[in-house]
Amino acid sequence: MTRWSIGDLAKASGLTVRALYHYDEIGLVVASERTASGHRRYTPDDVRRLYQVRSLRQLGLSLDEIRSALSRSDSLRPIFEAQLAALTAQAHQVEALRSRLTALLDGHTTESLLSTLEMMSVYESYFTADQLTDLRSRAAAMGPEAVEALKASWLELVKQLRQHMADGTPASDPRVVELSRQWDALGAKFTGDDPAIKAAAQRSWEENKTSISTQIGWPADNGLVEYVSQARAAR
Amino acid sequence: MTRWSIGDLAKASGLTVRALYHYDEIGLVVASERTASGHRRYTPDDVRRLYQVRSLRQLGLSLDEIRSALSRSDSLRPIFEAQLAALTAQAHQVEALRSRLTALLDGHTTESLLSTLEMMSVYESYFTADQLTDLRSRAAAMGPEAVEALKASWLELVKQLRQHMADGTPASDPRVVELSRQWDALGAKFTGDDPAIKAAAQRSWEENKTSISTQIGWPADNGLVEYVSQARAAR
DNA sequence: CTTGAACCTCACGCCACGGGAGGTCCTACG
DNA sequence: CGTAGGACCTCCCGTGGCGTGAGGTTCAAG
Repeated sequence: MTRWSIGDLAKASGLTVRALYHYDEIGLVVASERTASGHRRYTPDDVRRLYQVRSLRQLGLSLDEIRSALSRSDSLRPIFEAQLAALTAQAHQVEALRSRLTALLDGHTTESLLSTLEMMSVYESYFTADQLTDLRSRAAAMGPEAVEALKASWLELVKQLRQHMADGTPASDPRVVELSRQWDALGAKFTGDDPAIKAAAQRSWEENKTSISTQIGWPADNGLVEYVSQARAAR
Repeated sequence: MTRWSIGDLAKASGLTVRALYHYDEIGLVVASERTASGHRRYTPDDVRRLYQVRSLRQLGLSLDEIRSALSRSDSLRPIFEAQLAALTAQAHQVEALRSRLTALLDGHTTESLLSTLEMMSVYESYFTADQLTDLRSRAAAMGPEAVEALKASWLELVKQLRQHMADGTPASDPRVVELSRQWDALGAKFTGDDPAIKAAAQRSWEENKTSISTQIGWPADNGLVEYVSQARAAR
């Protein structure tokens, strides 16, 4: 038995018959021979190629990448390096999401979860409108992790401010004033230290406050923004 | 302007017009109103919902998950927790792939990259044939990270053995014998300490050696397996 | 009134297959 | 030698979250 049927090969390799059909269709692993009636016969070379493909798939490469990797063996190393870079980037993204979710779950009540998210989302939009490119490049310069760290700090701030609001702490209270200072400091990190950009962001914020946030009638968080404004005024 | 056109909303939210069409199509964010000619008019409530959707998307939730999350706000927390668990699992997978790729790039020549992978792939198949379920459960018990650690150790072993072969070190050399011992120890970790399973795995290995690996005529690694066999005999 | 931008619907493409329909072929058993 | 049932064949639709046209209508500014 020097030729393999598709079913036997599927069992031996742990792949499905359907996957082998697919590899055949796209020309990645083609059965070199057929029986008179059209059944696939895989030669030892075909089997070898399948195992190569399988091993590369386990590294997370796409079928197209595998195809070009197998076409010239000297392209393996750059492809691996690219894949490693992609995986590293993905690891950072996943870690960023994880930290955000952890911060959310850890610090916020069930009721405030959605409105907190919504507020962050709208707040982010204030800047993506006009200075979008500027902020994107700034975010790129800081690195995604730093951006996520900022967002996590922000979540913490919102949590504490909400707590003070719920407790009825006046906005002029030193603790609240301190939090409002941190709020502005965070905003400054987003907008950078350049006063011109800061002013533009502030203008953007004020304009949009009357366009978006009042339009959608923020239920609880409109109050929060007001609260921070009052605390800021108390400085 | 208390109603938003789709283009303005796209600009404000940073999403594309096509994405908004899609959300409308699947009923996730529907424009509550239309002009006489059929142009979408988004009400403030629609806008609010869009920002909620966008914020949940940024956490990596699927549109279906978002739909159910928004249908009952009390389902947010369990969904977040599930997402956190999924992200944690994904982080482990990515990390496992990264460590494998790093081990490969770090220790192997361009020529040996593919054959090393192929060998691992075939070797793995020896066990997935008959004792597949047994090994899968064992792998599950060890956890994916432990499995990846084993594979990384294996890569290191192969690297050193290949080096000795290239240097012409005889298989009876104590260093090579030691490596062969580690090779078997690694195999034992794969197959477990149960002698019965070990024997079965050994049989499987021997049988398949004559079926698969000789069939596909391993170019360089056939020699490596031989080399290890000789070193094992020298013990 | 005209033009160009914005908007509409319809529909195919992506990626790596899963799953099913409907038919042919192989193999072991009686 | 017949037959049953498993293995195999091709064709085609579905997945998720839109991107990217095609081809037509409508809006807003000049």
